[in-house]
Amino acid sequence: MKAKLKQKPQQILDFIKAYRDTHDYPPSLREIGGATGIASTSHVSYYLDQLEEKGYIARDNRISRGIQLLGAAEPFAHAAAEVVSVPYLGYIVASAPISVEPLPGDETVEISRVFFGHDTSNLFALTVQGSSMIDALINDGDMVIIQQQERVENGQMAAVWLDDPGETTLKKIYYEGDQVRLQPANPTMAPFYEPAENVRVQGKVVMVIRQLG
Amino acid sequence: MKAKLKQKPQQILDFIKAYRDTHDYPPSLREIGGATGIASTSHVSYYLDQLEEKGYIARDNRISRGIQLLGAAEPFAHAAAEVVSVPYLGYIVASAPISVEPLPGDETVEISRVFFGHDTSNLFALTVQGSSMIDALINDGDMVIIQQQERVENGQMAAVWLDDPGETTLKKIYYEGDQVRLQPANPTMAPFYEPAENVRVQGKVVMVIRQLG
DNA sequence: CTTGACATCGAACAAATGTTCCAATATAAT
DNA sequence: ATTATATTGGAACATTTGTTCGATGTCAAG
Repeated sequence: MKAKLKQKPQQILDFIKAYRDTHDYPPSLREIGGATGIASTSHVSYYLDQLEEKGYIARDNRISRGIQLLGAAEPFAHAAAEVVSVPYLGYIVASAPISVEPLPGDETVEISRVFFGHDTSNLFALTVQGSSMIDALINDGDMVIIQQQERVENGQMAAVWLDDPGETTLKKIYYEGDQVRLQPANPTMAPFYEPAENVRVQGKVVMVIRQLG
Repeated sequence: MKAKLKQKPQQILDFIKAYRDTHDYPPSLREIGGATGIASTSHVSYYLDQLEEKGYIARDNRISRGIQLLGAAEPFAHAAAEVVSVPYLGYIVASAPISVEPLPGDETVEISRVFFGHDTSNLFALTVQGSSMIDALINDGDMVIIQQQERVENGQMAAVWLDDPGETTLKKIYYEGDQVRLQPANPTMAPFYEPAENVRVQGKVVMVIRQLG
């Protein structure tokens, strides 16, 4: 013998998980042994008991394949909590304000929670129509996730309605006195200024999703 | 005898589900029989074969408790089908080829399947570092989902490694004879040409995700 | 060097588990 | 009715599977 892996129990645990994922039922002692290089079933049993001691698994003694994975196991319980459902509300176009009436059909988009902070309320998804927001690095067909709010912090990308030209646009917002600086996301483009009362913030852009191919 | 439930198979299926929920592993033939009032194991086996015929379960013959629930069974199967787990592999930078070695820690990103077509294999997620891909409407910090493949169709956005300048870039690819036209996604920018042997396609860009705010 | 805890095998065994074959009834089809 | 098909039992049997017990080999602490 030369293997002295102190991580044997871990290896066994991993194998049980993998086996369960593919087979839908737990492995037998001999299968575990075969996969982890353990020749004796008693030896496997020995490790299994340890794993049970430490709370990783539960053994239903006396019956075959009576192994339950505990705690850190279940894959889906995890994933379910990791996803946010965002209602999809149709299009955002330069020529009209955003409409926040839900579409008939109750469409939603699932997005990994890792992308968001704590606040996942008032989110909605829109598809950008037209390439008028290319200066925000956003193109026709892109999907934007917006958090509805009427005031954003300096430097945040927002969906705003400009009364004067009468259009919706996506820009970084900086309040500077009674003026608002609208800064394109594309750093090669120059900002411009609008009187504050002309700028109606529709919401904060929290994500842009572009599908290709 | 009085029970004439034609729904025996259904009953058995239900029991298997319930048993799996509580025990985490499938029941034995005798347990099924006991719970559903079937006296003979061969009889249970008989029904199990039927259920397999109809695609409700899969049997791993010869081994104990070798029953898998299929299709309409699994409660999570649904949720799982709606989300694709994409492994996250770190950064994509202009100055180096993409590395596809998984990160230690096995991080993944969950993305709604509605965004993808049928083929969700060979996907991986990368974070863009630097603003050198701004002409592809992709900025520093954006996440790109790439499908690994060495050949893309004309017009598709791909991650390519250019031997000559020695850099990774994201461009729309058009094969034109022994030349490749590399077209920036930003329609205001001009394309350029490279000899085909200088262009190494790393994968197809299927999605871009930008987090803001 | 000895000792003891830990790791590892092996073989014998009993229990559990699925299969096969045969028989007896129902049920439906003709 | 009669025959064919589906339903249900039973018991014998071969495997699979987990357990028990004894025997080594390792390696660090005393």
